[in-house]
Amino acid sequence: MLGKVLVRRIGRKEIRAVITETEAYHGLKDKASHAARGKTKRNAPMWGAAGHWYVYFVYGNHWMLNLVTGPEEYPAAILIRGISKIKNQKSKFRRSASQTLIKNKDGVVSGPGRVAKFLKIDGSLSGRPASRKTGLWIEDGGEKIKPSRIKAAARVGVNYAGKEWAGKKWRFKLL
DNA sequence: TAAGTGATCTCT
DNA sequence: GAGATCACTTAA
Repeated sequence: MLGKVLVRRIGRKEIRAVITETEAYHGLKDKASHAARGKTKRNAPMWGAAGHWYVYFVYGNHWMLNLVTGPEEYPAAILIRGISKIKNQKSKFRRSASQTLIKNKDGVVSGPGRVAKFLKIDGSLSGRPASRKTGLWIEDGGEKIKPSRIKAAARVGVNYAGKEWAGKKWRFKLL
């Protein structure tokens, strides 16, 4: 997902942003994953088909945006932790040709709570497919990402999961 | 480093 | 219905 373009449609407006940071939550055994404590109404989308959103609310403040991955009935999802804005192209340009990354500091949205807030995402998207129809989807950025540009680190805020799972370097950042 | 914040889940 | 928990952010 790193380097892909996340697109959010709000009314007539489309916001485009490159995904720059993610975290993986993988299977029932991953103690840091919501799935480890069994299927509930909230986390049910994790067991669903890949390509659907899983959105939930934490700490009384923040919506977290995840994309469900993996086969059906296997709970896995990717948390989107950071994006970098792209200038909106004029409609006369072709989408693929006119995207330019905003490289200055203002173009960076860092932290999953901020990402959701910036894109005006809430729980109503949870369980819905990533598609133009739902107003939130992913497009190919047209850029090949070399593995050397990806930095792996331990996931954030999951110390409760114990050393084995909190220590997994499943946080990925595009450099 | 700590507090705020409220949905969700577990236990009565 | 009460109590605990929490994939975070912000201000000190």
